[in-house]
Amino acid sequence: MSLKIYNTETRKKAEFEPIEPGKVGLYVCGVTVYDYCHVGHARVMVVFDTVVRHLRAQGYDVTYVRNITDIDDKIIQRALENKESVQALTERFVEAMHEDEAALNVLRPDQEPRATAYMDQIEQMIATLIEKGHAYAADNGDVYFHVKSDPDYGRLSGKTLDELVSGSRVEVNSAKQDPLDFVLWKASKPEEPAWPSPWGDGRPGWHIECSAMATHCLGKHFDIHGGGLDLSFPHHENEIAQSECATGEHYVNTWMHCGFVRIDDEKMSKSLGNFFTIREVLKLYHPEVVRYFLLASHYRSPVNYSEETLESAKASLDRLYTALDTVPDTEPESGEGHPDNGKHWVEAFEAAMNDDFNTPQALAVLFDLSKTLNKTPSTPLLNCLRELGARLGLLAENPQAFFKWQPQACESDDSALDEARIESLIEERAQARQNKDFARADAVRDQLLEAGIELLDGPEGTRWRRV
RNA sequence: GGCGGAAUGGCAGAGUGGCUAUGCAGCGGAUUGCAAAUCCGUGUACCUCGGUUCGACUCCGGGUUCCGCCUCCA
Repeated sequence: MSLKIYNTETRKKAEFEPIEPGKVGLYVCGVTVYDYCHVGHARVMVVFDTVVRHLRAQGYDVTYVRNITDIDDKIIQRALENKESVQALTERFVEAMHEDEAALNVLRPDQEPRATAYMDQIEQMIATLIEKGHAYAADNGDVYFHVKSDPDYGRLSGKTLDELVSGSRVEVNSAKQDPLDFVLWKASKPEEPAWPSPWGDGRPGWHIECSAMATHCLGKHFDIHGGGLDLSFPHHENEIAQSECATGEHYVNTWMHCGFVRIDDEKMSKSLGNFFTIREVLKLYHPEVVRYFLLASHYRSPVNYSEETLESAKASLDRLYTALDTVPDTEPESGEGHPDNGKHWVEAFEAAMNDDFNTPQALAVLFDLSKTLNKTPSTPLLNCLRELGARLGLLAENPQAFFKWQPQACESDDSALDEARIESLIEERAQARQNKDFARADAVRDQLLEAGIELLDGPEGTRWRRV
């Protein structure tokens, strides 16, 4: 089955054809580590994790590279504010990022190159650009890329040089030969972290690190480059310019950008200050609920973060887990299964994912499968649901554990009931029911419901879940 | 100002030139001691105005509104 991917550069979906058959080189722009990751970062992590899972399920040998920007102006400034070293700061937030993505069931990339470990490659690329007449060292010690030396500039964002020139927001910097030029190497001030270079001590500009790391890890020409939509211009545009001018080769075949997470219909971003960190959100919602929320919309569409949309994600996931709970884990085989053991759903699922990673459609297949499973419980179908869920990084929990999960904030709440207390009340109710004391039984049900516990009487006894 | 994207039922959210998306919520029924869950059935949807077409929510054009990028941002 063929995979189609929307390419930001052509603004069209196109058949994906790997450069080397069976292999995929994927580079995704990671985070600048000076603060905790927010839900917008989570989206990039989850989306590309899901992309990688699907590519691998389709048999591709994927090399997934996601960089870490561990040197830049904001990092320096934050370290200064915190009175800690740049290295201590970045280590702290790299570790936090790894915790966050592990919580979201995001598999680690194959390589996580850091800018500070690539100074040689960066320097080499800048030197090549100067040599080829695409860059110049300015009087102030900075090195700039000369945008007008690249006739192809603007290909990704669809901007022309003229449009950019007339843009009112292009900053004028006296050291630049042209206002459009962007910095490749930034001269350091006395107290700032610095690396030696032929152009003086300094640090790399933001864009060049990705060009250096991506071409080093995946080659001068690779399959897919991704990131948040806000990186398409200028970051990715500049990456293309630098890379292609330096290597003389086509840089990337397919550009993938995921849409923004919004709050109140406004982009969630650090500069607006309207962001929730992943760890804040995970105090309120089960990690799979957050992951489901991010996959319930197509990756290119905006998603609105709100209590309502997260609660809705939870309700949907409840349904899938309910279906997953139709056959007890302990039973090795049960039910007559389905004639094709789930092949029909696997095909529908893959068709959805092959259409530009249409996760909402893929989830619809899971609901369809769940309905069948609810009607005719069977172990093979249950395994199929689990397997397809796993391809989205979902349904990894034991259903009972999922239903009993409660927000961290409630754990310390005295009014919340602990599991032992719940079990004992259920036992009390069971006794009352046996004695036909339904008034008492219902009183217990109401009491538990008030505490957010819902009871489900089944053939094997009473189960409970938090609502 | 320039460029790009989007407008789908109560909410979220796919998709298609004529055929049920899906989930939640609602309504009716089955089931249940009562419930929940589950199953069956069910309703008002495709921003607006034109055009193409036997037929458009789906294609084309105008309009309106919203969002994003053009500066750091995932």
